[in-house]
Amino acid sequence: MESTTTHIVESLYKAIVEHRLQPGAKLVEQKLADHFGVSRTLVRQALYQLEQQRLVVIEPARGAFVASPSLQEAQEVFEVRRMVEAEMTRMFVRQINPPQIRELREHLIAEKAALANNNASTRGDMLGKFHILIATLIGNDVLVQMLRDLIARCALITLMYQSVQGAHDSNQEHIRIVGAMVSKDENLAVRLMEEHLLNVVSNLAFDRKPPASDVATVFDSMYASTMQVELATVQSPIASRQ
Amino acid sequence: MESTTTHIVESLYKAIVEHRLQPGAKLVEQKLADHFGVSRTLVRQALYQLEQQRLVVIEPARGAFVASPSLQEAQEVFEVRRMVEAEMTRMFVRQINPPQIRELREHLIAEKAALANNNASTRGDMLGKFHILIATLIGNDVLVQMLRDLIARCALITLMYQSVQGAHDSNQEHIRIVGAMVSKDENLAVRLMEEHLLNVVSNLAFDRKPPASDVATVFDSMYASTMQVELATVQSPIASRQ
DNA sequence: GTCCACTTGTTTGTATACAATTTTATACAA
DNA sequence: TTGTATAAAATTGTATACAAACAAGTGGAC
Repeated sequence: MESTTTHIVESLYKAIVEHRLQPGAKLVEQKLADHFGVSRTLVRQALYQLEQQRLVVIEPARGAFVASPSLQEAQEVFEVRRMVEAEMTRMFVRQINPPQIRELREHLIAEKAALANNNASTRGDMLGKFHILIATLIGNDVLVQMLRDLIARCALITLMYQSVQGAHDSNQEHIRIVGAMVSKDENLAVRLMEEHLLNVVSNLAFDRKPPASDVATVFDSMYASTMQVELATVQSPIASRQ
Repeated sequence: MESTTTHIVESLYKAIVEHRLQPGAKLVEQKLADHFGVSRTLVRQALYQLEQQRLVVIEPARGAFVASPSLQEAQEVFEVRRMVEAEMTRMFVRQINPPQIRELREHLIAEKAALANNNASTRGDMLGKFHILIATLIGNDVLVQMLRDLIARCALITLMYQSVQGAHDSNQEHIRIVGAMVSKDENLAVRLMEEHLLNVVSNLAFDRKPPASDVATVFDSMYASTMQVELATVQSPIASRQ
């Protein structure tokens, strides 16, 4: 059973990660309250929680905004991911078994299928899930949760869309990583994973323009039409792969 | 400038980490509100935030409680710490410089001094700060924050007090780790750090029943007299080290 | 004495009211 | 035009009110 606040948190979380709400967008409490059909009280609780997750920044007396991480922070997040995932990969290879291999391969197929999808966030979501899947297979819930949080922040960082080429490369790299895992080549798998994440970071320096702030269709209803996006604070450095 | 909610979060955070509020303790909103001199609204926001940090568990319609992590979760947290800190150590050794060495040594001295302190949470706090210091010296804020969160959960896990012996051992291990770092022996430093964290986990197997503590007894306020302190039920002190 | 229904007091869940602050709009002078 | 002062509107910060859910106690019935 989930509380109403939890539902609001999850809705906003999803909207932010999927870039339906862009970095810097102001989140006006009353408008969100109207959209969800609740009072501001619950919306505020949700916003405070999202601030903890670093997806939202609250400026006292000014309001809540979708976080727009600096390039510096972006690099730090990926650096931490590299650290965590290198060890995760090492640990995983040491305990890999046939059912897990099957699951990984199934994922790779689904991932490749998703490449055809026009929707960039669908592609990015699928690529992120590869990493979470490994954590899940290890069976450490704390690790899963931590990685999920880190990857959510990455999604915010790699705003706009995954270039088709970038997504394709990531998929190829995932395939190679799984190959090394299956052959239980621990050091190779770790190295490939680290390179994979470094590749993402190296793409962070590129300056890619955020798209027109077409605000329509953020949420379905009337809220979308009145949504504000603070263009001034929208950042441009963009990554394209995970 | 910090908001009132933030202040409440930090007060509760501190009380939990320092074991003035024990795992399982119920956090009654009105009592907290009275203590902080605010309305329940702000207390609720704070509790929701602490739930995100896994220091508090909220059961719908029943209330908020200080989290009491299972042994399973405890082991998972330490496992993640081992993963993160192994890589952190490796990275640190590769970039270590004289001013950093000085800071580490200063910390070790302060740590040893804290061993004499009767207060267990002061000792534990100091030991935890060693790990956070390394992250700080690396200069990755995301890493610092993540480690801080993990260590906070560890403090909850290693409840009650750091046995003097355990604290002493940890200090000795810290000294050896710094030694390896200074001599730039990357692999040795990493190995010592991993062993150090494994030593902590190995001490976790003890089963104990924490007494429920009460908000009123924890913060000094006026209710203190009406509440009974449950010092009578002393739980088996477990050796906890970081 | 044990069990159940029922009542009563306590605590949580949510909405609303109002004060404090910021943002926007307007007017006017340099 | 640019800038500044001021008034009006919008938005956030906090407290309070009330309904809903829970917990604890009471009094039979067996």
